[in-house]
Amino acid sequence: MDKSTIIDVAKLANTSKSTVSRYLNGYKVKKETKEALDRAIRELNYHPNANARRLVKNNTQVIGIVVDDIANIFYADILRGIESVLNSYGYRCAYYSRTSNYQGEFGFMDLANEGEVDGLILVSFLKRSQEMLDEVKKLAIPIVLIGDADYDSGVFSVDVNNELGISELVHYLYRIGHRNIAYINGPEHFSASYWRKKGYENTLKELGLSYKESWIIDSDWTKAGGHKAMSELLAFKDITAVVSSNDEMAIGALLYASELGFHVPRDLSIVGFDDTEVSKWVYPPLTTVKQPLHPMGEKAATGLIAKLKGEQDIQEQRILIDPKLVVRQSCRNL
Amino acid sequence: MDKSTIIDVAKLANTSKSTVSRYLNGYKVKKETKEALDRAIRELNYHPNANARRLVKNNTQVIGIVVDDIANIFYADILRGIESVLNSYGYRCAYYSRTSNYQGEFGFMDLANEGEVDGLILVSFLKRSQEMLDEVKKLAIPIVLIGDADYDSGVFSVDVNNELGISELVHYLYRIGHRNIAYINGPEHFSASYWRKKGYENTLKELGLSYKESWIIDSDWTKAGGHKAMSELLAFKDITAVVSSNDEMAIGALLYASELGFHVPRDLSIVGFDDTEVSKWVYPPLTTVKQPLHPMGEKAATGLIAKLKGEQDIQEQRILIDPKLVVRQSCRNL
DNA sequence: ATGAAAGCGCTAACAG
DNA sequence: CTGTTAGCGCTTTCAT
Repeated sequence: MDKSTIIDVAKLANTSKSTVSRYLNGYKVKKETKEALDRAIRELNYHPNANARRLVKNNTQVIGIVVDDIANIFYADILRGIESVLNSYGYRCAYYSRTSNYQGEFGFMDLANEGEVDGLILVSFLKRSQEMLDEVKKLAIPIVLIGDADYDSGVFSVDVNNELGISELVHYLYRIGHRNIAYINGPEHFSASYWRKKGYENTLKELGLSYKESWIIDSDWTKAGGHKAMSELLAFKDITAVVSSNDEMAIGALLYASELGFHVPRDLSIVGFDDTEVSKWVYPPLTTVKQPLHPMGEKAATGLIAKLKGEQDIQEQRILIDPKLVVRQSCRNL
Repeated sequence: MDKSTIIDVAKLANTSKSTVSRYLNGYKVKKETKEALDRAIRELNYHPNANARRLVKNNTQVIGIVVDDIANIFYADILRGIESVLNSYGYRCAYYSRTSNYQGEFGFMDLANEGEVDGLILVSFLKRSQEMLDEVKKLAIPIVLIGDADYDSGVFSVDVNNELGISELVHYLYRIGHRNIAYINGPEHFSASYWRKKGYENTLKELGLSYKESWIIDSDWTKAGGHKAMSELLAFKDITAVVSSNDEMAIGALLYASELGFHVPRDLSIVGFDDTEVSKWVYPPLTTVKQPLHPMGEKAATGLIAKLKGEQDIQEQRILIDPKLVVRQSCRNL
């Protein structure tokens, strides 16, 4: 049995395909035709062909969400934020994983140019090249970015205010008496690493604290990395607190300190960044900074909707959302 | 500037749209036409319209992967397994989240019926209703399932052998001298809960161990749940080991025991299931069972490819892959 | 190697 | 409220 079309339905219901089409799209038809149509549709097990409809309407009602690695979504709540607003406007979300895309950084371009989606949200926390940003501006459909465009990119983007987050952490440590504060840095190819480190350095200066290059350890976001970083930091006896630029490394650091018999926070204070789920389960529960993930997703989606509607006043702006300090028990009041 | 079509390209290159189409699809054209075509395509910034092509070719070269919740992917490596084989056959993957789908359990049906994808992989560890399974069999395109179809469903499905996994855990505990073994159960609406519990009960009987209803605590997969379950279990003084049906709850249990001053594994042995990343980072590192996630994804994708090719010998079978015991330090040799 | 023409399944004027 | 008609942008015979 071949798939049935709108014409088959029309014939069986003794009417024309225009009427079928109208009925399917919510227009009024005479009661008898409606009944005949319903019967025909059921009998033929008819389903409209999305590709034909998309061709003529020149839209799809689906938004593409491109993520770095579908199997490694750190910031899941961003996606929930996106879905919640996009769905409320009648759009569906289709997710695509960049890792799978042999074409590299530009692999999603086809999606945008070939009419597979009506709009695109690119979610990535890797640094974006200016070259790629330029390409984005040329695309045929509206696009917004989540994860910072380091530059004044001219593309609508939203991110957490990384610099502010670290700054609050350092201020907090300062308030409770810490003066010698070390830092564990994230990998260079992440935009967040740049801004968080900047937050650390600037806040130190602002507070008039001594600034030592050797107290900054470059690492890789992982527990293993934080573990190792801490082993280097423990050589410096005057350090009383460590700011880790994410929770994972903070936990690795915590673990290393414990293994060596140091008690956190008695002997050493440690803070992280992200407020991941585990951060409240480690011992001691980690003081950190909560990323506004859901709002980030919402803001991005809202911006995209505005573009889709062709609103003129939606500028290509860079939106930074403030994170929130979460005080738990990994710091000692000196 | 309107989007250019294949006709614009043809005109500019002084040829016909058939020739453009052929060229785009890899057929040979005269050298001069090729050059003219390349020039025209670049000049017009031409991109083929995927919807038009899909309409006439009646396929899309994309496979839909439907997951329960895109923002909560426990079993990420399954997706990597899927992508690796699907990509090698020239298919792209598009992911859809069922949570977002107000239409509930049947929300993905449109994808299958309206020609948006060529095939579907449904990834879910929730119990599936027979009703839904029946619907699946009627769909217009090939479908495979990941996560068990409890019944003899008549649909190609792959899952880990949950029963065997728990059985190996219990056997291991038995070998190192444990006789009084409690169990923390997962929530009822997950297929895995049923099979794992069955593995616990059957292995106990098989080994001639005493079986007590009160040593089985129903919980919810979460750390908090495991935490609470352990608080109930600690009332039974003769228990020497606890099998948790997943790692999360095992870690919650571990934490509770520690908080009460019990030392694991000296005072109590605990094992989990999954081999999640954290399980090797908790103290003590958790003995558990490793799910063959990547292979599960590969098997499912391979099955789908076979169906897509119309291979007759690909039966609608239920494939169960064996998990692997991972011994770490959360158990004491009695 | 190329062009003409038909058609994929649907929507949207237009005329009634 | 309904039918007729003309496309949407592309692929694919069938000729040449």
